[in-house]
Amino acid sequence: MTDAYEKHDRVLVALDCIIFGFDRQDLKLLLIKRNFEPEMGKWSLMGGFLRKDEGLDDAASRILEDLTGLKNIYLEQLNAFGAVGRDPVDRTVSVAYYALVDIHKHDKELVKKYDAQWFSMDEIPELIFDHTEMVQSALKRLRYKASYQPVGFELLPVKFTLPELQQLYEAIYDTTIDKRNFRRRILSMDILINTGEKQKEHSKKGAYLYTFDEKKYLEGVNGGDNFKFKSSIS
Amino acid sequence: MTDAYEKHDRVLVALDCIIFGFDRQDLKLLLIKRNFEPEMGKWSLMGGFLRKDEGLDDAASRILEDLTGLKNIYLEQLNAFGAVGRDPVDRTVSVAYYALVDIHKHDKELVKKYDAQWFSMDEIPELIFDHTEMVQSALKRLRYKASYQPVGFELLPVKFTLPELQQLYEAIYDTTIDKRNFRRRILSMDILINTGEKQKEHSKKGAYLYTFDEKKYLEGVNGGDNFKFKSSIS
DNA sequence: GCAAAAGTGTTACGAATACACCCATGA
DNA sequence: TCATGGGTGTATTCGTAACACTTTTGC
Repeated sequence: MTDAYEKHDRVLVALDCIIFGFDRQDLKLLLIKRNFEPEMGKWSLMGGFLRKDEGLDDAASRILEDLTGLKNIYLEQLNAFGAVGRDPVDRTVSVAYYALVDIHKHDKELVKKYDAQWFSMDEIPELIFDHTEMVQSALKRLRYKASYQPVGFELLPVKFTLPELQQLYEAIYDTTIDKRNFRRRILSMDILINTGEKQKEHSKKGAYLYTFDEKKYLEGVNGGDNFKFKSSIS
Repeated sequence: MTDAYEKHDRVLVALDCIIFGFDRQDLKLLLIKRNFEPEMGKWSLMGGFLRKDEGLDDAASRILEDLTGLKNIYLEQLNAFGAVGRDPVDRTVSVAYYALVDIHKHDKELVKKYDAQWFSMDEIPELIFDHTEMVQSALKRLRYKASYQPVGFELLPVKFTLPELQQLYEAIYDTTIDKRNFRRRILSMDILINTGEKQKEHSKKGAYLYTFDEKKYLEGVNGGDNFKFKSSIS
């Protein structure tokens, strides 16, 4: 430990983004078709390399923006992946981030340029390197996050119906939820505002459009981080 | 993205270990006194640099062993820390790991060699760089982990009493727990075996010594990772 | 016999689940 | 008028939290 820093190995640090979206039906992932070797033509997460003069979070934002054209997106670090052979070309450590985006807002030209495509979670193709593991980890984290914080704000358009919000949660957890219980729980959180308008595209009766009460929503997001000792130790 | 890898920046990847121990009273952290610049003489987490030919987890184990002499210790990655100026000497990305060790088992010679010392959580000194942030993050993670998995096995000696185990949880959560509720919950997990022996050092009546039922303990550790949608969204 | 820590059960409250019918409307 | 999806309430179960006294034994 008395070595000068100069003696130590330097490695490439990559960033990979697991980009989640929701099309009012399925939870989806944005993947790109790799246009360079190795593994050219295979599907991959959007990634890039860390530059010396930028922080990890900044680099992840940059890479996300490169593909989607979107700024100020919800982005959270997952983990570093650093097995020796994970990238066959060179020793790289990859830091994975997951992003929640409104699927309708991304820049379709950029996505085309990268040969990118949205995939439903149950149709994810084989991915390069350890990207499948990263996706699994991201889904787990998203489920965890959604279990103690509201997540709709990032994934839904400004106005949405309760059946749509329920569909989002059902997609995240790949399950079905009782309508009455869902509505009671969501509404009791007191973060939704009924706009009074109705969405009539999907039903004859029409469903009320809601928006998030941004202030209360953020309180919910910022709190809820304290774990107590409870018997859910299991 | 069509660049050859060669064009990209290479950076130092460091590893820092947040080492938790428990002395039957307080939750403690093992820190070293830095014997090189910058910040020589200040307290720091045990750290080191990633070598090209080893994985991240391996590097963290190596660094942990360097300080404690211990192998096969519970070690889990927290996060990568990568703000630009976090190490004033050079651009480094640090991957933080936290470890749970039996405080009585470490190699005291090694610890002396590194000028290391155990600190109670409420007496942690000022740390270099972003190490304080890493410690906070580790404590949060430990609390989270302990909320859905048993953690005593890694932090306690083979035989321990229920009051000691309770003291451990109270230390982790910095709170008090009702004795009757605690015992009921822990015992209902069905992972403890009463050895029949009594510990008489701390009381006249004596408390039963328990051991973990390793098989059932590991089932508990490996499960409990599925998050459901519940109203704890808050 | 008394101080000190170990050990033991019951009640009450709140959250989660299960469950079935009416409503509004366009075709 | 009927098919479709939207909207609503109640009863039960289960987990969590609150709470006080008895037991053992070394001094």
